Amino acid sequence: MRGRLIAAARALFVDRGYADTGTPEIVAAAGVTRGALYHHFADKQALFRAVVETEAAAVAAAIEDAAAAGDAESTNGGTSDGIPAAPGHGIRRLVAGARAYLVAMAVPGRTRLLLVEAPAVLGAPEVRAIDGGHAERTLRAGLEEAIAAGDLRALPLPALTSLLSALFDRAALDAAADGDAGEAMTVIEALLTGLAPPPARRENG
Amino acid sequence: MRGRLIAAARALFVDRGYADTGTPEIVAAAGVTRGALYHHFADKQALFRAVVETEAAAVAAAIEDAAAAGDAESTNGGTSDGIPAAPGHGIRRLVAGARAYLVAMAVPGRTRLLLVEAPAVLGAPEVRAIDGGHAERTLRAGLEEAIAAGDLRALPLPALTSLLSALFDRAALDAAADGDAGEAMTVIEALLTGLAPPPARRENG
DNA sequence: GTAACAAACAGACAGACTGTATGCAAGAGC
DNA sequence: GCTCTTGCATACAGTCTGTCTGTTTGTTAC
Repeated sequence: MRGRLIAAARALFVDRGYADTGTPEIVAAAGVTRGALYHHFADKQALFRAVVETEAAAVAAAIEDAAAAGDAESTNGGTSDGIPAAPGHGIRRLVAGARAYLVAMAVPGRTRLLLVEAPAVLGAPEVRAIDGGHAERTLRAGLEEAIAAGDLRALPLPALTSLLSALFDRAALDAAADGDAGEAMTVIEALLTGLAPPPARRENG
Repeated sequence: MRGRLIAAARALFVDRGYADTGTPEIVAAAGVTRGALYHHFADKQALFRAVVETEAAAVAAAIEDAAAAGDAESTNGGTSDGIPAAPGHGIRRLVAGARAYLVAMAVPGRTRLLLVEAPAVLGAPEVRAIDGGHAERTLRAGLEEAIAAGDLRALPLPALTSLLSALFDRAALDAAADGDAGEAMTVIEALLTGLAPPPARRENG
């Protein structure tokens, strides 16, 4: 029952957005009455939060699966050119993580729910809390590791994490709109490899 | 009168968001009745759009002013270290543009209106249309120029523009939350300078 | 077996808000 | 002086949200 309400609400929120979806519409789609909705959820926002939680959990699961699979066959990163040496291992892992994120976010409606509606309806802090900081922690850990390994220039970690996560979010949004994440991945790879530390301290430019 | 409504609405939209601000509240703050509101604006969304248009115009004006001032005294970019040579001129201009954007977006409430509420209420395409594509065109022109001058690696321009603009938006959001854009600018500079083309084609890694 | 109780749901209700339609006053044009 | 338009105030209808009350079902105690 809760599940049916969440599924019906998800479809409508994706289609028309939170504000333009009324509870009568949701319960009609789920085949119940408003009484049932307000029995299971405190209010309309709580229902939306449940939808977002479900969606965020699905993203986290997909990314962990991809990470596990990636670790298993880490010989071939999947980069278009097979050159294994150029970027550091840490950066290669970051690029793979970005790719996994884009794949996970390619599920229809996911970008609208998680990246457009949720921050506006619940506020960015609560959205982060729902995710349990999972995405942010994962990215930050990857960055920290890469910096420690000398693959990445030392930069303020909070700002770097936030800005790169915004980068990935926009890439997911663009991919959802264009139906293609190829160019976005090209740019992401270039940006990340560009963050490698300069080969040596050069006196004059 | 239109102006008073827009000003009152701006304050309330910034404080409580679009959805949680009723038209009765807005007209009470402006000292008029709802009749006046619906005489000047088709609906609540149209009022919000007017607020966003005003705000976007202010941002565009601030950036153009900064660009003019920057061109005038282009000898000192304002970077913390005075070294003028290292990054190409195109990249220096991009960094200066990013800084100007962050300064312009530092006006209280501006990030919430333009970066949080507007995309959710009006949709990202309409927000771009309101701006007249100004921000996007400016950034894209700067990137194109830098690439043409050989200061920047050749990358797919649409994706690069979109991702970098997301980067700047998040930086503005973080700066509004933290009250400090220093770390964000450090990361932005590192990312942009990292996009410089590799010094020479190296045969073996 | 039944009586008490809790949980899941259905329906009715009050309050609030949005958008529209109508009414009224003041100035412009002739 | 009359009309017509513009600017605004008021009244109204429709819809939504959240709450409250009632009904049904299942479970536990005796």
